[in-house]
Amino acid sequence: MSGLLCACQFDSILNQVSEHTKSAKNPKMKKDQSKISIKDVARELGLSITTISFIINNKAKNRISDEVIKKVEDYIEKVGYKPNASAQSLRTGKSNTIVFMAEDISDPFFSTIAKEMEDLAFNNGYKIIYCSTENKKERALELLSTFKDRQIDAFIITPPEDFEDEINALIAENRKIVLFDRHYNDPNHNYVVLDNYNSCGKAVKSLLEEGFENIAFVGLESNLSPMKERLEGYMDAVKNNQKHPISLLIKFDEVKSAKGKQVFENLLKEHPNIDAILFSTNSLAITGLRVLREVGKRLPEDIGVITFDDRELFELHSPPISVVSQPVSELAEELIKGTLNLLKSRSKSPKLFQVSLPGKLILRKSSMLESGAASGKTK
Amino acid sequence: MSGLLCACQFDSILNQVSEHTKSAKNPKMKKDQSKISIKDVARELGLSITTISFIINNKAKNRISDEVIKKVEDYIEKVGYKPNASAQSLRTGKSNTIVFMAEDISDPFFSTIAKEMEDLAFNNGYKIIYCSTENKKERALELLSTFKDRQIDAFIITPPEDFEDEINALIAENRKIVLFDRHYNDPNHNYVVLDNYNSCGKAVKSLLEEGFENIAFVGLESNLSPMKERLEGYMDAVKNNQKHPISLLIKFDEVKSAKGKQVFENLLKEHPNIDAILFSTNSLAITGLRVLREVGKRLPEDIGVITFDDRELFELHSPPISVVSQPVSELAEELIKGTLNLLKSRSKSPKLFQVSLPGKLILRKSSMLESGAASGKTK
DNA sequence: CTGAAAGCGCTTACAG
DNA sequence: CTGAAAGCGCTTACAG
Repeated sequence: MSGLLCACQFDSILNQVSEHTKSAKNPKMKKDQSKISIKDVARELGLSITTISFIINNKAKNRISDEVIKKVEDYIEKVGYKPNASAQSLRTGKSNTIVFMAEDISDPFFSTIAKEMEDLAFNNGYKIIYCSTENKKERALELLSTFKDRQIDAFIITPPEDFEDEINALIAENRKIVLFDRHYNDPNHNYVVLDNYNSCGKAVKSLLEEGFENIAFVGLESNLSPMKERLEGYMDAVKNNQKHPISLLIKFDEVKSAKGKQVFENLLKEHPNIDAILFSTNSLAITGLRVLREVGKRLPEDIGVITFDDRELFELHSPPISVVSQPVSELAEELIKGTLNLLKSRSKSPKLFQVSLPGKLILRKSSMLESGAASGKTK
Repeated sequence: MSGLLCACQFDSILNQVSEHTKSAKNPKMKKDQSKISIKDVARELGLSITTISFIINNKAKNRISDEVIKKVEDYIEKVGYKPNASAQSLRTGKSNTIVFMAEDISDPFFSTIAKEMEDLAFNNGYKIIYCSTENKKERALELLSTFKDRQIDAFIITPPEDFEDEINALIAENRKIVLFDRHYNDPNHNYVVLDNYNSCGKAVKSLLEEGFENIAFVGLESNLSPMKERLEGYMDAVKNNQKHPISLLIKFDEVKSAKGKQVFENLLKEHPNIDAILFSTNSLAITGLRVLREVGKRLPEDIGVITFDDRELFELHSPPISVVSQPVSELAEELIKGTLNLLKSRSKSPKLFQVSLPGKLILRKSSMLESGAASGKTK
């Protein structure tokens, strides 16, 4: 079934949905018997809904007698009453919902972050809605526009390229915005990112210490801050050690294509002296490893390898691949902690936060020439 | 920072959140000037909100003059008015939101499904909220309880073990429920699953055709339907070919532990005649591949291997690992299509659907003894 | 062809 | 210590 065909089918389904469900509605909006409202609780206990509301919202202290509080709490517990979230949201303008716009929620890096954030947010009474921009500006705008009218309390955004103006517009609208993974070096933004520059420096330094001499960098052709910072970190580290930088930047769309493999092969041919490679993303590394296998290069004897982001794949590879691992749990914690702080702030311009966490270099066989070196050691 | 400590910190943050944001509220609930409501649109155009509402909801035909419709639509477009979703939700009892309770949203299988569903749902005006049960009943119950009061239109659930009663209770409450990945063979449930039984049969048959004789099965000790069906599929296929089944079932918690490796090693020792293994999940396979590497077994010469679920890891492994791949896109499509159909149905007991899709056997070197066989061929 | 009005389930300033 | 009432922004039966 083609994507296009499929979209049409769904469209037609949706149209039917609207009509049928609505015509099926009970004309008088009579209350669904199974659902119990604050009014029901009040009537049942002979109290006003005001009293019930105060108790639900923990505003009963010094207002309502302990006896009444106890009675109400017990009754609510017994009948399993839960306030209607839409009504609360309509009334207060809050929804206890945070939107996380990831680049791609099916990418293990983002899905792991998402899972950890979900846990932390949930324990604090917040829900998270995820979505994927696929690094496309239009897609991101579309998503923003649908979420804007949903009383979303805060947005955690992994912005696509050329999105700075949109971020500033959101901030101007008084939205609570936290950037993740990439940023614009703007002191008026909140963000949580990896220290890409120094992480790359560490990786280069480790390769040099192992005795590699001609370290190449394979990166993504992109304006996103991590891509630029990783390249800079590599460049400066190499130059500071009186080596010559060799870098190859591949277009995002070509990484997994034949073209991507092609340009990488060319790099190896044109620079036969390369004896180590630092891959800037894990998908670049996967393409690279494929090519290295095809052309018969042995790791690490012929070529040493370090890549970004740890994945099971790299540990199980023959030989295991060294990585710069991102501190996923810490990133998720900082994101949620920062976002909740933003939400708690009463001022129109809350304290900003900018967090940059160090990457962890995990050395495995692919970058270790010394035969005596222990596997899996960490710097 | 320990998980516990962290939870406490967050709790205290939350308390502050509630108090501050609320005391900061504008006492009169004066309208936020930046937000425009249906009333504003009506006033501005000299029309009633009724008229505006009909136009927004495409109920204007044969009611409102084309001229007025055009005027309203243009104005709405111009000022970027969007109806308040909470108010609509409160009024209609619908939220255009579907909850997807996965086992673990950071697992690539679930996150890929999630991404595809998100796309399809989004194109139909629905949002998806994801969450992870971690296969724990209490966790799943907790999640259900928080979502129950949020006007969620439908639940797509990957139920943990021993969850049948809860599912039936939800159905009794008239909730729209679709099971995914696992089911209870109950004709009153909606579900979308893999045809685990026949997928295993196909894998066994392929191994036999390649000349393997003593095929072992390594599975999870679990009551979840896929685990049971995969074991049965293996058992029947082996017996039908006059072979002896050898199966090892490992506890979920032990798969990634030393214990898991231990019991797998014992299996190899106790049955030195095993010449092929079918792994029932990819995490079992990963543990298995580690052990096979450690004990120096060559694939496929010493041991042939097929596992469930395709991952980049398996393709890049040396040698590449054969897999039973789940049709992720089709599963996501069936889930959303079925759920939307449920949502459109006006009857209290809509037509049920039970979908079981075939797995795709992708043969790679790990299960191919014939040297002439092409790599990556599909059955 | 169009509008006034009730009501969805809450929160909260105000009155007592 | 407690309650009556307004109002959040919509939808829709009903009246004209």
